Amino acid sequence: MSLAEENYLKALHHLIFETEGPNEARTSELASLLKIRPASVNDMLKKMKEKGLIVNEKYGKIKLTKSGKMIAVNIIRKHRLWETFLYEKLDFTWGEVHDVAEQLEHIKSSKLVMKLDKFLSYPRFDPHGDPIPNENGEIVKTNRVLLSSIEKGSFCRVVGVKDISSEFLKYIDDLNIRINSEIILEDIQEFDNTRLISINVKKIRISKEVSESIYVVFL
Amino acid sequence: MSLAEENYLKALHHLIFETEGPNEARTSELASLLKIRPASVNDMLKKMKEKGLIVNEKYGKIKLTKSGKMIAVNIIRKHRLWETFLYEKLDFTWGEVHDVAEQLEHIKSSKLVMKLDKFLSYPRFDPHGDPIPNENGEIVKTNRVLLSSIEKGSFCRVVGVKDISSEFLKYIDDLNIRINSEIILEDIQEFDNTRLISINVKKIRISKEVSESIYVVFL
DNA sequence: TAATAAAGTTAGGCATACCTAACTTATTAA
DNA sequence: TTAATAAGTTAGGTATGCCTAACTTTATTA
Repeated sequence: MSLAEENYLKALHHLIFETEGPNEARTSELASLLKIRPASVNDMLKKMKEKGLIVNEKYGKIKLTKSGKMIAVNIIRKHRLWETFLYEKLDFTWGEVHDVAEQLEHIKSSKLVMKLDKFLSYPRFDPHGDPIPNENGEIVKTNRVLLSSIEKGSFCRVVGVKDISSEFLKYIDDLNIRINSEIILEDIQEFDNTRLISINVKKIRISKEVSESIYVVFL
Repeated sequence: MSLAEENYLKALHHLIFETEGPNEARTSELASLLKIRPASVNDMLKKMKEKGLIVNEKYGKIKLTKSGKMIAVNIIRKHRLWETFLYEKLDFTWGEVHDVAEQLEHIKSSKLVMKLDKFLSYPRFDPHGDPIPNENGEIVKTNRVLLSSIEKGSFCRVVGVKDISSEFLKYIDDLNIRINSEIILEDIQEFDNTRLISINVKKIRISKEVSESIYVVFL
């Protein structure tokens, strides 16, 4: 399995299973996600089809086969374990972990994954609140919802973020919004959809956009 | 810097600085170390020459430039830090660390190296007893010698091995020879050059070959 | 010192994973 | 329902990093 193929599989998994909307991927979506040209995607899809990693019909949508999905989930598992390691053990910040984990996820050693998992005490979520697939590729379903979707008066806890860009993470970190922060939604301003929230006794106002990128669970 | 180039630099550093004999490398040595054909080595040397990483004259020996050496030493530093991590934190055995570190050494993140070094409490030697270059690329000189070179009656401590193949490491592990084992050289058999050594109160006999692959310091 | 062997180089090829440009199919809007 | 636009495909090309085969230079030794 080449590095390029692994990145295609991960991108496909993201498009198919981790986004709202139709559970399928298309050439152009893949091209824009991987920042390459659709023609290049085509080349690779042909090879991956021959290897039995994907299924697609000419001009049609792209699906992962069982074996393709397994490999994709395994890479996601490694990515999230490494993120956890960087955050928990090496004191990386929320925003710094992603790019390095992007490299570490391609290290090939099943023993390493096993030992790392143990060393981290079998974590179930990464620092962004995303679930870590288990050894069999199973991903726990969470009941998390977007902060933007909850009603006035709700009491909830931050469990993750949707946007993992380091700018966004730095921004909410500056607002003192962290994993496990407890929040009361005090008010929603109808005019511009800003939210007034209580966090650590203080009240702050956040934009609709921020509330749409933070996952919470009800308390 | 590509993965292939990094491996060439590391191999060159090994041939030039980590072996006895002339401090130079030749096309065929590099080819056999990297398990590729001399013709391929030639292609790459041409590119590395243009990048200012090496110096060599047609049909002549190969040298590293200052910049080439710096990069090589940095890769060695990463390799040995990762080996230490795998051994100390993830409970890998002596023999298992090398192959995985061979992959991890190519991860690009200076912050990661810094943090890993700190996490490991700034180790000065890896699990095989090889010195870990510091941030400035300086490698401490040790006064270690081969077990084969010491005289009858000497009292010494194992500080490293010369052969890091997993078979050899497993073999001496089975003989209870470990890092920090203390040894008295009781006798050298003139007929076949086997050594009788005391280790952990017990006396065992080891071959000339084994004694030539173990580093010790005098006590 | 001349013949032989070993080491190094050059030329031409191949697979991977990208690219552009031209073309085909599918979708949408007039 | 056809014309325009968007999406997808094909053909041919490039850089990287390997290869084999043929050739040249250097080293060995008879």
